[in-house]
Amino acid sequence: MVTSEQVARAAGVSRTTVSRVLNGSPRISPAMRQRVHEAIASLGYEPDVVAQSLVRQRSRVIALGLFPQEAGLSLSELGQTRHYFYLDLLKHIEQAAASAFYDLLMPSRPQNASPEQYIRSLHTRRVAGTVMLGLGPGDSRTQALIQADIPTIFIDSMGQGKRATYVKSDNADGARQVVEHLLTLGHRRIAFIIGQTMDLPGMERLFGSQQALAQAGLTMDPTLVRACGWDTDNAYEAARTLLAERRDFTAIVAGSDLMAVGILRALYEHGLRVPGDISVTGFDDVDLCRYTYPPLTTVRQDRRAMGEGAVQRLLSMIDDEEEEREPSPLIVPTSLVARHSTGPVAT
Amino acid sequence: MVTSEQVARAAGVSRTTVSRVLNGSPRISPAMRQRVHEAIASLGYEPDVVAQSLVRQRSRVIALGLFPQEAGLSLSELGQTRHYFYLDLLKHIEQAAASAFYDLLMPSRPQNASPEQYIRSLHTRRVAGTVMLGLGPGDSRTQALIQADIPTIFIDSMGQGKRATYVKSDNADGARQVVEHLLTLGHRRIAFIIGQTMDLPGMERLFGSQQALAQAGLTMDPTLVRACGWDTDNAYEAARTLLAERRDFTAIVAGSDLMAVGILRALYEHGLRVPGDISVTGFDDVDLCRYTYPPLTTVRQDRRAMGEGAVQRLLSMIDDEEEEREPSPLIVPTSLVARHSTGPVAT
DNA sequence: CTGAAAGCGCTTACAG
DNA sequence: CTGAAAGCGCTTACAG
Repeated sequence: MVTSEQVARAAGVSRTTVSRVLNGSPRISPAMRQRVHEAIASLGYEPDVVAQSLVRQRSRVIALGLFPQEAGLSLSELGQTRHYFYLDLLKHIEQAAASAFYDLLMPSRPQNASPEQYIRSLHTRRVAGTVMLGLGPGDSRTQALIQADIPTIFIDSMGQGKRATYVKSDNADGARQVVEHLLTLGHRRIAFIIGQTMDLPGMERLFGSQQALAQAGLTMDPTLVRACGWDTDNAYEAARTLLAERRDFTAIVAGSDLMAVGILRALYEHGLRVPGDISVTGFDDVDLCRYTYPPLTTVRQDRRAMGEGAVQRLLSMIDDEEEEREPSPLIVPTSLVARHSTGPVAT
Repeated sequence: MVTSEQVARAAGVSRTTVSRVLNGSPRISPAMRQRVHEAIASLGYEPDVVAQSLVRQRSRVIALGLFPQEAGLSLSELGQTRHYFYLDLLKHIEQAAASAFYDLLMPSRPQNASPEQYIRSLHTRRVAGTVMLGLGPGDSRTQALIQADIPTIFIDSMGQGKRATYVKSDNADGARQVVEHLLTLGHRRIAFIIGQTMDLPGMERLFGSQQALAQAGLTMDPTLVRACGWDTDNAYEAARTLLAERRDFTAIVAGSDLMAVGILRALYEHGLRVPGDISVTGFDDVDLCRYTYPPLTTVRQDRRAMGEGAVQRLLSMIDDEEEEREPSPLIVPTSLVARHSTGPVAT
């Protein structure tokens, strides 16, 4: 490894000057700057980020924290069907972070770490900030991060502090749109197979659905609402159970696209046609929607706006040492994408 | 942040002793050890990993490098359907790394970085080693990593050196199994819609298929082989084209499960039944296979063995300073999983 | 505009 | 078995 010492020697200056040139200090003569840049180029020098992190007391790294704490690992969760959407979101987070020259880190956290240990592990790595994806409502890391004053963006869970805020889709409005779509098609008895009501997206989507029904003078039939968990097979099982019990509904609203995949399968096994017999809707608009039978009507979440907005807010919290004003949350609009899994109610 | 200085003061010893206790040095009296541990616990001390990295000249971080260089970003690629399998593999890599207290890093690499820049960026971050997933055969990073002597595991591409080796499935044998399965069911005219022949998995799978056909006294009809790329919609388009041209085949072997999803869709749109009219097979055995119509016959890749084997090999390269013997590649066995997308050839 | 010196928080020969 | 001192590769007041 080439060090700044060697560059200094080659350019006939001090390490101080090399450092100043690198960090764009204004008080450097053009000639000097030129000389140093030449030495850097010819030696192929690149500053040691570890040493920089030590002296600056901060590394150019953003830690990722994913999903309920109990799950333990982070990436390991992404393979589950329920998280395909988050994967897509992560892509935009990475792109935005890379543009600002930040690395993304998946810290190897001990299995049953306490909130204090978690914070310490972030401090010890000198991370600049964190992005927390899909934490549960009672996750102990939320308060710990806020109190520790570590710049943090929560995605799909709430959290607000001097250096923390959150980003989410307008879930309620998305659910409202999809239910109105079904109402327009003449559906009146609608079943809801949803993920969970205790987390933010689940709760908001259910709320939006209720609103849409209410505006049409309808009420939600609690016996047609099944909160089963977010995975494909959770939804598959829930749909099977529902179908075994009754058939007095003409549409199923799923909590997510991947849940809809499981529901479509259950309907198929029961010999029901979509949308001929039953209409089905998803939520998220993942790529796969175009390849289901039939292509899925769903609600699009704008991952780009979410990911870029999250990183932009995070970076400004990191750079904003004065912490004058509290950051504000970002609510991203959603939009209905009508494909072929919904149709007029059977006459 | 609590420092080792404070711990030393609290325990009435030197920083040297604190460091020795932490690193399990043998020449420390039990009483001393005890005293230091108490101070550590009561102060909630955790060593600064950045400072450790600087002095040890190596951080406890494994860098991830994913997919062809041109793609640029790493996570961003995982959202594409063709990489769902790798995501699942990554989960086991993360788990194995975490057990050894290594973090995973996605370095923010400049867009068109040269191999030299890439190596420098790893050196500057003092990464302990790298795991490279699915590099193309001509990827310039391969030779650069080998020559730079950075401990590296290539997954699904080849690369061998004093501190580098590779891990892959026995793709050829998997392909052989699936083709033999079709032959047993009476299929003789089989189409192949595959990803690419230039990368390792694509090449090996095609080779295995040819072998199986040859053993049955058959030859592969080149006009029935379509190398279209690894994504779901690539396969969908290739299947549509093929079906528009001809129907003189009774089975389609797909390069991956997600490709099979696209093929199933094309067959459905052409009014063909699976497996009644045409049998279809996948490769990988991702979760989704159980939810296709019909559930997909495929070849299982053992991601756990691949992921754990990769990390275990990497760690031993990292720890093995003497570099006596070259590491050896790991070839993981594959197995046929017969579901319902294959059946006897129509009579 | 430039440099000598101190310091970030650790580890590790070198002495004792 | 224990500690004082040097050093990892940077940055940044402090002087000039």
